[in-house]
Amino acid sequence: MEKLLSESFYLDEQVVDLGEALLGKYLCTNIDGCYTAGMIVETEAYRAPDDKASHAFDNRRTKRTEIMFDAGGHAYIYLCYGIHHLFNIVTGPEGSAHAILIRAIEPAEGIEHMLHRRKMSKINYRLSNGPGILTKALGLNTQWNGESLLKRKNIWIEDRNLTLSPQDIIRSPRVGVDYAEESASWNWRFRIKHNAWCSPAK
DNA sequence: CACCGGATTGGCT
DNA sequence: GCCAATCCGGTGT
Repeated sequence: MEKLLSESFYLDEQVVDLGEALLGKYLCTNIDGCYTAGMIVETEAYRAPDDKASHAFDNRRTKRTEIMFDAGGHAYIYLCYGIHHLFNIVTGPEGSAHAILIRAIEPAEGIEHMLHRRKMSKINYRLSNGPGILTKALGLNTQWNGESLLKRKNIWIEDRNLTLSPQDIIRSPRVGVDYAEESASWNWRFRIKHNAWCSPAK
């Protein structure tokens, strides 16, 4: 059974717990007439206002971070290094700026569309094992920033009744946030143990 | 309005 | 393993 995640799931204030809870869920898109889906195998939590790695640290409200202050269940997509589009899930009630970065997915459906978008001919881990390339495989870019995830329209998340136990999850520091001082050491990166589709970063 | 640097990737040495 | 690619957000003048 594929159950669409409802708003109550995203409104949870505990973004770090949600980062773990999203492992094993399915990120689905229907973009340009192409249906694609993959299992979330790696995430990172970002929590304003105390997290120095968050774009919304100290509750900075700018044009870019505004969507993070909206209610949970929206997409936050931004351009990184001028090249890559990174997809986040906004969580928490309106006014709190929490988000979860999706860092890797295991392809499940619409693999032919993913291969085409990535200009690849055969499926392997490079199809979607990083935050900047899974968005390309799924057709996501900044055009979809702010999109609601609460309907099976363009972007949504499904619970397919996969249950993970705590020992199935690896917790470690987040990637690429060395500048974030004490926040850099927090174990807010989550991966499914033994899953071959996780990102290569340390 | 100029400058700095980034929640990354892939190609080349 | 190193490093260029490529652009814009955030900050300070």
